[in-house]
Amino acid sequence: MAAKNTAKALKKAPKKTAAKAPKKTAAPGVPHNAWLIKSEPHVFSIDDLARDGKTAWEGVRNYQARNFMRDEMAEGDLALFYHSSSDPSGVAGIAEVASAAYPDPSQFDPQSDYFDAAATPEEPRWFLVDFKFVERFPAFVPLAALKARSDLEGMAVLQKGQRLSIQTVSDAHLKVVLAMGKAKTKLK
DNA sequence: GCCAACGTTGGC
DNA sequence: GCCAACGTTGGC
Repeated sequence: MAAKNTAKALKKAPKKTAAKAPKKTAAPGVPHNAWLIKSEPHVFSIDDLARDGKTAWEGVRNYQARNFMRDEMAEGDLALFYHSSSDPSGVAGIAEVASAAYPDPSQFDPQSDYFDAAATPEEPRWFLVDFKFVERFPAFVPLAALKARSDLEGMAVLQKGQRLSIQTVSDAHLKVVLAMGKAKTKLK
């Protein structure tokens, strides 16, 4: 299984106190049903997802991103598939949440870059969902094109210093990006 | 390759 | 519990 995130595995077992209570990042009661997921295309691209059909989104080692997958994603949610650290970076297509959240198996694998010595099957630390391929955009949407749109103002991926590998996307912004990519996918 | 931004670690 | 040091992300 290809790793989706290039963050190095935790080198040491973090102290127990390092596992802080998850902070709520979304407004309570407001469902987020659209997402943006980042992947470096040389590691795992939209074409890799097209080839595999479905994949486990392994290797996320950020609590906020984990919480999105564990607590807020639902099967059927759409996600913009974003190619990061690329030339150019931008949105390459659409994926869909294809499972409930479950423990990321790579955290238990000492051979994996994503091994976490502090995680146990009884007390997993990292969760993931499966994503399935929906479509590759007929027109790749570069970051610069997103930035040029006033109707995408406030979109998380455009915020300075935004590094989170999983982000929420409003329906309005999703609609705009789908149109920019000439997507066949329509909002339900 | 640079470096700003940010999350995590660990000394105190 | 503070906060400096460190490591990573990711655009440029």
